[in-house]
Amino acid sequence: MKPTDIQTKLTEKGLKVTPQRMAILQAIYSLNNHPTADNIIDFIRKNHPNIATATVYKVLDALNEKGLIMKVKTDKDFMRYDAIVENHHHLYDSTSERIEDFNDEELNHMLEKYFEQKGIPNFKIEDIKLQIIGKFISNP
Amino acid sequence: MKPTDIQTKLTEKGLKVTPQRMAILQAIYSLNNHPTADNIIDFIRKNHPNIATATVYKVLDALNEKGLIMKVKTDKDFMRYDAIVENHHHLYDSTSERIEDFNDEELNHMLEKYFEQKGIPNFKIEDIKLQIIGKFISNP
DNA sequence: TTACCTGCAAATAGTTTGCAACCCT
DNA sequence: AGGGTTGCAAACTATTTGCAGGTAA
Repeated sequence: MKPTDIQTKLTEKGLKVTPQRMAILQAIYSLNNHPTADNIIDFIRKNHPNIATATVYKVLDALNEKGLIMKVKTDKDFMRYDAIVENHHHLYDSTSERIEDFNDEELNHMLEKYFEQKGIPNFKIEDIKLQIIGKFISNP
Repeated sequence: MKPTDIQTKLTEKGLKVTPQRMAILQAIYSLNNHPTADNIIDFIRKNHPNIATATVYKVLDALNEKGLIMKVKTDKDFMRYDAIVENHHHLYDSTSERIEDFNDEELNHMLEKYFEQKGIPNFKIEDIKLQIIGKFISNP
């Protein structure tokens, strides 16, 4: 992701372009596996040692609010952040902290059709997210 | 749920039967909508004013560990507890704190068949949970 | 200019821990 | 009797808040 692209994204959402916001957004694009706030802070401080913890949280909230990133809640006690904001599912490793995004249009379509037909009594569905728990298998 | 049934459940899991544990388990069965630790503490203190907060958390952990209850993580900052331990999905109200259990064998079967056939590369599925977000509609 | 941002330090709040006393089995 | 449990207070920790000074537009 180029700096100019990040600038554009911020501007489009009506957020002022600051070095902190640039660095944080760049960090989330660079780090994989859904970084925690701590991961992001560590990453940024390498090149930007004076950034305050509270600033990172404030920026993350702002970015989340504007839909530039997504918060992902885990079973552990911290948020993780995802640069992919399109609706998608998650694969959770049952033995490690690894999380991967999972997209499957066919699945979405199947679920949509299923609930369209069957519905849920007294409930209007807005969104369906799958948490798929299992084990990642390293290929040989 | 009768006290003797609760006793049996505790004993079966190798947990000593104490008044605190009885009260906590009874509270979770009585309270609906997936109570928080706080909800449980308030409920119990009516008849059991001296129970310590830490005890409640310790008991909840023990019950969760033994599979008598289930922890449910929400987007907000606290755990909620569920007396239903069988695998099931959750309906989340997008505007309130309401959560309901959702069971659908046909759906489970459809998902099982779908992934059995399609699979996910480098991933062995162990469990699938749906978070269905939307709005509860009060019937007229 | 000025409304929005940042940094710092202190606060928050749900949950956990250490340990002595207690009490089920 | 004795090991699991409880109660209390203090600790923990991720995240938030208040506010003074800074900075992007």
